Amino acid sequence: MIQTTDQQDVKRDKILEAAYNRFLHYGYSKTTMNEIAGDLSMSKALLYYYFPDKSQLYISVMQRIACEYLQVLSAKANTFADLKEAFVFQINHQHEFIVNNYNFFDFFRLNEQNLPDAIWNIVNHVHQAEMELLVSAIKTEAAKGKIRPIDNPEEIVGLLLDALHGVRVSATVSHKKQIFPQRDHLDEIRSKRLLLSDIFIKGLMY
Amino acid sequence: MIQTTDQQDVKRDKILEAAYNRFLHYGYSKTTMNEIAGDLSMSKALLYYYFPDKSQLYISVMQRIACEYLQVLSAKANTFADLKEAFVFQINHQHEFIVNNYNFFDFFRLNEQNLPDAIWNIVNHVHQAEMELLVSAIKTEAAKGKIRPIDNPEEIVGLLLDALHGVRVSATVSHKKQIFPQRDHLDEIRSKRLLLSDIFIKGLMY
DNA sequence: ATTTGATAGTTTTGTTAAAAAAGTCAGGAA
DNA sequence: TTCCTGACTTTTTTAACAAAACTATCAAAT
Repeated sequence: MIQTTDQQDVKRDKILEAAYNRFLHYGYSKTTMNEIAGDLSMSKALLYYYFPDKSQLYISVMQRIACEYLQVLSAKANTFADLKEAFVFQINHQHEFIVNNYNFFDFFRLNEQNLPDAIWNIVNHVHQAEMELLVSAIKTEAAKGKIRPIDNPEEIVGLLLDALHGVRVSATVSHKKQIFPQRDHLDEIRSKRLLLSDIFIKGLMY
Repeated sequence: MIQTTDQQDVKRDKILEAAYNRFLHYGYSKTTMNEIAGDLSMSKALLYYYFPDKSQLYISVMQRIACEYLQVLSAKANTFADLKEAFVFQINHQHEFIVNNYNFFDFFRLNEQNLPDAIWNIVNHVHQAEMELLVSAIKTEAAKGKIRPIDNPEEIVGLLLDALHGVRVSATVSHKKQIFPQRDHLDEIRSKRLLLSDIFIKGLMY
């Protein structure tokens, strides 16, 4: 008899959700497989029945939330009145995503040097989707004649995303820069980014 | 009798130079006080006669090269034909500085989290000098009517510097991002920054 | 096909001793 | 008195290793 994959998937999902909550609250390294299993009142061994190992479990959770992120992205694609609206959306969407999952990403801070390829694939995938969204918005704007024609939209969008990425808080007094932005500062960063994208857009006009 | 401070300063300078060379070639942690003393054919104890400790020695070297950096900066101030020239100068000057002293800054990579206050003071000082240079250039350009009036030039320049700071190499394939830019990539970063400043300037126009 | 207790294997953590480097000092030379 | 050194002490790094914590496996039960 063919297995009832539905049942299996339901349990898989439950595991993913429990794992997500643990990772979100305590971070990757402070979460043990025993604890996740405990939350679900199941044995640790069962986790290994559904997932090959801990990092794969993390990656699967990551894929899930990245997938949701991408869905919102593609739902919004090509619905923008103008370029600015697209940039604002991108900045806000990403901002919200990072704020909501802040602790989840401690895995990144931990392994900053060499993240697994699977993680990079997800990151690249998301990055590319954002690129496409904005490139499309730029092309539309150029077609409308509201900005000057751009022969390499990908490069331009990549440049903006890099630039936005560099916007950090530099509190005038305490200049103790951390690699990762502090939670408190995320809102300040967001408004700076909005300002930057504003200037950037003007810079693309005639 | 009043001491011949000249003599003292000469020796102090020799120490600074020897230390600089060691730090530059081998980095802070792989340089020992014995080695620096050895290079100068003097005893290690003498180093401690001139400098209270190793980190102070490093900081003093840092101050020296920062001072040279600042001198070039102030020599160039207000000599620019237009805003673009100022931005290009800032980008190139900083680029050259980082390329030339790349290994020297491994101290930064090492202690990334909590650098001594004295280091931050230098960094802030340099940063402020760059800000002033560019703010002045912006004001001049605005006075000439070539860009629209800016009521908060400091904020705008800070934003650009942050944005430039964020421009990193994202090689399409191998996305192994390092915290610190690779040497090989510095030139690519430089040209991206020039492009960004170009767009940015246009974004400040009417 | 699922599930688990028991267990094997691996990584992290903590301890300690040796080695290396930082830092000090009494005293000598200029 | 200023400059300098060899010998010394203190602190930090390194290496080795045992204990603990955790990941991962597996035979057996449901």
